[in-house]
Amino acid sequence: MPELPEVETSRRGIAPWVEQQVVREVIIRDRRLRWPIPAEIDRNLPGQTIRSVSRRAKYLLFDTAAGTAMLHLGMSGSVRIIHDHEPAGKHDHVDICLHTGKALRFRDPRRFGSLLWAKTPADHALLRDLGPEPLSADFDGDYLRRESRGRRVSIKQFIMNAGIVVGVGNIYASEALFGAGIHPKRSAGRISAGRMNDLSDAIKSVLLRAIEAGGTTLRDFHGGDGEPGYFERELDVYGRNGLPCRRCKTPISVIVLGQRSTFYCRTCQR
DNA sequence: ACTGGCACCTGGGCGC
DNA sequence: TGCGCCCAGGTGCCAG
Repeated sequence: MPELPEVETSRRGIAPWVEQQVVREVIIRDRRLRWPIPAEIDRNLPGQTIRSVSRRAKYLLFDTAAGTAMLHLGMSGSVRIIHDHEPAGKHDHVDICLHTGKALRFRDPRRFGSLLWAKTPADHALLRDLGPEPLSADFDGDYLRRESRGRRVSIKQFIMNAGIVVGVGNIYASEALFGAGIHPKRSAGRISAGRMNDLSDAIKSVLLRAIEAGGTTLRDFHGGDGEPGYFERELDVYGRNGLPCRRCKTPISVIVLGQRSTFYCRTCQR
């Protein structure tokens, strides 16, 4: 479920409770995530100080002197801070208990998430080949133009490809393309440099606005403090099929692209 | 090297 | 109330 803004909101929510704190115990109730939780997690984490909670793409990285725990929320994962010994629900798979008497609890009904261990996360196979962060300076229209040369995939699938740019999921792909006035099915390689500038600006803008709003909530995302986000009120096209375009009143269309629902305005996007 | 399609898993909402 | 069906925000891996 969570896209980049939700992951970043979670990071900001939990960091004050977790950073510089010592791990007392790791409780793993179910190792069966996308990949089984490796024994290094419960072997290495206890006794370690969590020096920082950072984010790369949609991974939360818990840095310690022994190595880094990498947590991905998948489609339905969430983290929150609890008091020790709060009763665990059916899908509360992991608690990272701290010396403070608080714990970081990971819940993931669909179990598409993952919790892995890496000595040097930047070299990890899952992180190594990722594209730039969308909010960084090296992500811009020139970069998109360069990378898209000769590519025939739809622009929507192109910007959702983590090897090109990370953190653009299904919701914000539709939103950013609306912002840039680009039809989601247009071939990536056939978009002008100027429109690629518009697109990189639109991606940055929609992600920043969502982070400021505390992340979109469609179903069960909760911020680190347990408060739901509220960006869904500001969505222009996602989930609005048949409703009037906010710009021109044309009913919003929905198509399927790469097995994902894709929303756009057939008048505003070309 | 790209591309499209499938898979993993559970739960919620809907129509009957 | 229950059942079957469809849908869901991610992403690694496979064959062509």
